[in-house]
Amino acid sequence: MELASKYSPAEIEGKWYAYWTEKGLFKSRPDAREPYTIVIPPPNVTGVLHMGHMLNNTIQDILVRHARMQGKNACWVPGTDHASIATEAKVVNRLAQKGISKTDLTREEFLGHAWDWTNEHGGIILKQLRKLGASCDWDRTAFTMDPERSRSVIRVFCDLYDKGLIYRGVRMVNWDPKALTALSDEEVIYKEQQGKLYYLRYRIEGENGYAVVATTRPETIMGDTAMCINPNDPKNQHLKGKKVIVPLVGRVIPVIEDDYVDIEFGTGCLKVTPAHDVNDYMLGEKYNLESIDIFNDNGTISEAAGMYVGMDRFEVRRQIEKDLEAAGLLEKVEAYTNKVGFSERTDVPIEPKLSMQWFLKMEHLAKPALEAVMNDDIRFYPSKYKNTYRYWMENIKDWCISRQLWWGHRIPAYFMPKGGFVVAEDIDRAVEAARAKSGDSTLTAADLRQDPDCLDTWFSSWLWPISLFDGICSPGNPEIEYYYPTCDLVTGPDIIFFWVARMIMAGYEYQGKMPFRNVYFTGIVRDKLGRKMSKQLGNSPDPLELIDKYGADGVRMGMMLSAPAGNDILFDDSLCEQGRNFNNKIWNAFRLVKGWQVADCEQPEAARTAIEWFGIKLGRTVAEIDDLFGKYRLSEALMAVYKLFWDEFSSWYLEAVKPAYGAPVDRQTYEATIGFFDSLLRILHPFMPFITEELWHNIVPRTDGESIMTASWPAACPDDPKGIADRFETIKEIVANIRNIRNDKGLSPKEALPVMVSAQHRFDHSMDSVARKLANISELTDVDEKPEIAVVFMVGTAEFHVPMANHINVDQELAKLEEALKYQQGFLRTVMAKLGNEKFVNGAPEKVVAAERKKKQDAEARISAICKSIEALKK
RNA sequence: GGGCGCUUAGCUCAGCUGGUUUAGAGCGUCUGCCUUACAAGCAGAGGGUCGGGGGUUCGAAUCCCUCAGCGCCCACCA
Repeated sequence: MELASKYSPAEIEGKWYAYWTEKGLFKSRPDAREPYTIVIPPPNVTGVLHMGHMLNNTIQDILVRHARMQGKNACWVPGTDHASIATEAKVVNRLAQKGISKTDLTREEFLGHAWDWTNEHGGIILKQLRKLGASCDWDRTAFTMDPERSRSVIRVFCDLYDKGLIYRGVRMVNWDPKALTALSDEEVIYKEQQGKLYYLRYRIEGENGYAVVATTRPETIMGDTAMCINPNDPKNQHLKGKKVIVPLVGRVIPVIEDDYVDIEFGTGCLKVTPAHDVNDYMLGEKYNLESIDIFNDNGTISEAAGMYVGMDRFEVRRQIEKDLEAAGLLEKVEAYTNKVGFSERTDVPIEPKLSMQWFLKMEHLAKPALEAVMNDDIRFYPSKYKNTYRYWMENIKDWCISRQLWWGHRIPAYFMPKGGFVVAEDIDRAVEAARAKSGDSTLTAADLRQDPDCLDTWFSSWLWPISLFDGICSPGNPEIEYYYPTCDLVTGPDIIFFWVARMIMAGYEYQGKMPFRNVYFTGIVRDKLGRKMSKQLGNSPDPLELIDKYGADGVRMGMMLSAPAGNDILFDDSLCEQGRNFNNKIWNAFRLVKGWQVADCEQPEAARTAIEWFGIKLGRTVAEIDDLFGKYRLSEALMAVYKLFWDEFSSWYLEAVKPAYGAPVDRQTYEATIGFFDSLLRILHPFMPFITEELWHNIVPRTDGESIMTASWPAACPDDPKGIADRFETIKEIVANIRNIRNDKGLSPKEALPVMVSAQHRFDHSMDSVARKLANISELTDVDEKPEIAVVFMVGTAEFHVPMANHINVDQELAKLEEALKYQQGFLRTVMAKLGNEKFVNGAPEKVVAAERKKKQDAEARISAICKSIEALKK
């Protein structure tokens, strides 16, 4: 078969992906082998593939393919997340485009639209992953809201409720006025804002004076129910026991005292609005203050405020500033920078709001989860995230798990007609429980009203490693027993609290075991200028276009080349280009070998030597790669493979064994080379699955269903008892020197050169044969006593002469030698300085001193050789 | 306000339980080559004294202190 000189991935990739799936090669069932499990971080069901997914899934696929070749039963479970708030927002937007408002619809109608959307877009991202080569067991594809996962979520909710860990109550929560739902603390992003600090005058009741309060939120004065001072504040002693009048509002409120108030800030007077600030809420609780909720859910002013009703919160801020000014109640306004919480999803400022929500107590869950990471039962790569994790876990707060959304798992709580509620897995059980609780045996399902709220998305994803194997509803089943705990989790550090920490908690709570042994935190993919990729900037390449342009293997390599764990990666197309070029290199090396004529002729010594050397090099590199895999240093592992293939195999090995043009290659060399190629393809396969499968099938015909995917990972062998690797390195150095001389003198590589070597160099015939071939040396002889005019170079302590009277420029050669001499002398000085230091000789380990002595000897030998050459040239 | 991390060739990064010739890799750069596997290539070359300063040590990119810059995480200063 004739192969084109350029590798074209498109067709090949489609062909092999179809083959892999048709032959069921990604499938996994429990068996006697060691399991290797990865659960995918489920992407948003309606999302499209972005560069972050590309990085993340490339890494997972590399790990899975590597494990599979090591003979493990590899199982990579794919799936998607319903992403409650994000998806609901998308559906709302889509309906808005059609002129439909969510409030126009019933819950059922709205969910109908949401499912339509899900069914329409749900498969897209998973299809895109196939283009990347992802070897997921697609039969296992799950969705966080499919029946099995839903059952798990509801059962866990009920269980936690029964255990007393879930409670319902009115608390200060983060309210998103755009999405109209409560959020967890983790969904709030604090951003620095240029704002103003308003100094408001609160008239003191029965006096003429004012107490001045500094606030960033003057629009909340309608909710003020106290003013607070620090009892130890000398400035404000006169306010103790007084009452003040809220400006514009006219309400009389007490001055309370609490050392929470910072004397240094503003005037030392704090307005207290228990309904709209977490600290004020705390003060309100403590001093039993009234709480006036002045906002509607959408951020407009409510009836309760009594003024500005219906206006937007930010509009009111502007208006109130004017009104205060007009009333002479605004002392001053200063520019002020503070941090404001924004909704992670809708990017609008969060409103702290008192509301009835469901919460999960976390302290009990956190304990084993913290220990597991701190004592390395679960390992984090890179380990620096242990700190982040620990701090969060040690300061964990209750998790607000209810959302005022429709798209998600509905809370299984049912309210009874005469008050109170029951929590039950389904309506029948709810009826039963309600009858028992109320004592009313006539209650029916129709009497019960289910809580309208949904659960936070993460309340389903935290069960993912368990629910994928149905470990919640069918505990101890063969799947969960076999695949759990999973092995590696690959995800971004941005969801360490959202997801990673909570999965660990759920793991211990529901399986009594860690959910995964290792967590590989990827970096964030940025553009080459270091900017985060975003739609607004338009700096994110389309992954599918990249694959079209460079091939999936090329893009995978591009992703991996600069992706050390935990470090952000600065992505640039040129990295994929490097990947593509590497594919082409592999392709062409293969073309070369397959193009050889094989004959039963004698094996050249150079080929025999090169084979022996490369065998050792290969075994050692596999050992190195294994070590790097163990440390999750995948980009370094890839670089090791890259250099092995390109530098060692292509540039040295193949050049050393390559027959002259038109000449055949002997069978032994051919077979050894093919064997090496086979091994190289295996090592490359986790990184570049497509091209390796293609070439592997071209090496020899394979049986139907056979795949490099399930071929064995080459054995590591770090041993080199004969020191062959080092000897070969010496040869490389000699060859490079001679090539360099050719370059300098403008000599053709075709012109064979005689080379002479000083007596110290012990001939190593097998190695010399390689040097002769690669440097095109006509004869390699001992140097004469009186060397002719020659270019001189040194390798180690041996001196080489390449006689070339015609080309030589004595002055130039002398200058070069002088420079070399200077370097060696300088080097010798540093060595001598150490050896001349008694403290060094006495203090340093014997080994180190001996090494320095050796350096001294070598340097002296080299200096003397250089001097001799200089003299010879001068003659 | 706390905590963590980073600063090594033009770029991206290794090295950092102190001592493998006066620091490595990939890419880029420069020079010469269309040498019949590959110009998506081949052969070579140049390039940093390891952010600044101080200290410990016989010896520091590697340990300590300090200054500067950058990044991330957490936090209720209105």
